[in-house]
Amino acid sequence: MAALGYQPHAAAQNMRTNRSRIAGFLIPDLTNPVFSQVAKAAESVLAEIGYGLFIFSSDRSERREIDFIAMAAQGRMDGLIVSVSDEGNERVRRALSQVKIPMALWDRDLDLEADVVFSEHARAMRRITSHLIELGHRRIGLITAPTAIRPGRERVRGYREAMGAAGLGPDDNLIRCDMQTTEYGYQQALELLALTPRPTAILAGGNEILYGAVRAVRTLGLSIPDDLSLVGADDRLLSDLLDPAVTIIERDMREIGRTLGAMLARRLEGPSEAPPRHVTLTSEILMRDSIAAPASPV
Amino acid sequence: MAALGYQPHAAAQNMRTNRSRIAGFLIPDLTNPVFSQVAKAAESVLAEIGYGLFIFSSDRSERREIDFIAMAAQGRMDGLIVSVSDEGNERVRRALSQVKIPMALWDRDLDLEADVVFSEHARAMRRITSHLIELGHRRIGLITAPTAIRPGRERVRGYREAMGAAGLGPDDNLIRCDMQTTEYGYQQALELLALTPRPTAILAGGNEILYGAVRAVRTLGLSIPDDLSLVGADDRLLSDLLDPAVTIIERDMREIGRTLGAMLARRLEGPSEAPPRHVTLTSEILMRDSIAAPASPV
DNA sequence: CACATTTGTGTTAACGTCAACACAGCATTG
DNA sequence: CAATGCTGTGTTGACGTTAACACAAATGTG
Repeated sequence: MAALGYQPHAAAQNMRTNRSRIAGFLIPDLTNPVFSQVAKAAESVLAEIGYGLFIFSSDRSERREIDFIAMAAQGRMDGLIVSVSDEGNERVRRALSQVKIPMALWDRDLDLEADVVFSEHARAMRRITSHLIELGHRRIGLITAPTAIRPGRERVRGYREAMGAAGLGPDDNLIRCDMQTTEYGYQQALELLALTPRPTAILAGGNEILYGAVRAVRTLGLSIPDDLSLVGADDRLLSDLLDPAVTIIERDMREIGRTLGAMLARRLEGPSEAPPRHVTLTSEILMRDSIAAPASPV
Repeated sequence: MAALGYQPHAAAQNMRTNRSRIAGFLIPDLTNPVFSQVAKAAESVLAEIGYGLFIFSSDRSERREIDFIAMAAQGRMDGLIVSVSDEGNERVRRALSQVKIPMALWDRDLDLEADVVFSEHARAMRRITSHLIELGHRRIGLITAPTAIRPGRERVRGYREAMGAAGLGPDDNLIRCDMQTTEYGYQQALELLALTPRPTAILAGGNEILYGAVRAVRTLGLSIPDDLSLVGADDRLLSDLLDPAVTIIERDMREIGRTLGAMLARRLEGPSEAPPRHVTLTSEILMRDSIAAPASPV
């Protein structure tokens, strides 16, 4: 075999055994380090059991999501890790429900027979919001992902709970949750900082949004934390290298990826018909120098 | 067909047609935006001709690179885009030479029958080095990728040429090119800045290295550009958001990815036996405020 | 030594698809 | 109208692998 350089033909093996030894990972955007780090960790877990991981970036396009799910339905993959871009998309949900292979969902509420890994957003957001309130902040802006996905929903919920608990009536004008892009973060930070009275703190829920918010602060020439307290999320690199370093809500992306990979691996290895598992992984607050008491407390 | 929800069985199609409609992309590290951006662009080009792109991150492990190439050899992929982590690895080279499918190489010098996309590193490095010399710098440090891969080799070459042309004798102690990690950038920047006389400028060739160098500058409490001129490469985000913004050598990652994807697509579409193509894409220098004349020119 | 059990070797069929082919039905043409 | 060409439908075999099976050889047991 070795002498002749024989290589078994993968397609023939797949057809005969009805397994491809490939798992799929559907993510919104590969170039976002949040996703690529999780994907990489999941990949290495699956590699241990001889599985390849086909990582697919949908660019938040329904068409691309459905195309990828169709590939899975054609037997190209034995299992799927999924993070859809819109939980409300019924076509995508239906496509997923028709794929008869094990699935693991990441931080999405979908009514599917699948394992799920949740991140804890609300609690961290509640804690940091309460912390800002204790420092004296009253007008706190929030920019985060759409409520069409769980992270956005949970972050808004945590923020509202903390504000409500402090007797600070809900001011929907302080909440911006329509997109999770740098450009959106920039625009909404500019708008929030143009309000009167101007917010004394901004919570940037999401790494891309943080980048936009930082740029907006730069554009307006504001000083952190004197003019504005700033909190970010899910960024390891920039938040640390900025001056001052930015307080962030942080999760362990490698742990998330490993957990997703391990959950799927368990179902790929044996035909375990165990009921779906739900795991919630915590977020931590990394306190740094971008937050302080407001200059002139109301 | 639609009524019954019929899905053709991919493995059977693959076996019958001897094509998988999947291409592979071997990269060193998926979590580096340089690679994920190129991969994403290549993916979208290949998607247009109905091909999926299996992106595989080797973590610079020979074993993983060979494992992936073996998957290609088993007929799982119809084509391959490759960026190996070490051009000198003969086992990897041999494995690639035995895979009988079209290949496109990215920025690597390997003696293979394959299309190649080169980035222009030496010219940009020569120009920015000359620019620093004109500003009055004499001791200029360079930290970049190993010369075991073309980008490292070319950057060192461009730097040497500019230094030599200015009559500045080669000082190998100013050149650090062993790894391309944040930690290496940090350590080597610290070492360079501990030399006497201290370099007045540092060229950080590579995004990860730049992050480390920025951290070292922070650690030492140096001021940019007063105490040190700093030049980075391949980073869109951090270099712009730092204060002052960092001058960088920049390449269009999407163009690189699209070109790689298009080259491979051409060979996947028709059985074109055209001779291998070589394309060189330019790099640009984005002048920002991190470079200035040295405080006390020698 | 006869019988049961294990180990090893060789043969066969099936996985699902699609290209190739055969053939029937129909239209076109001289 | 016969000969020719075109369109559509139905049948068949092969892609490379592996599980299953049959059978032979070797080993173990009473």
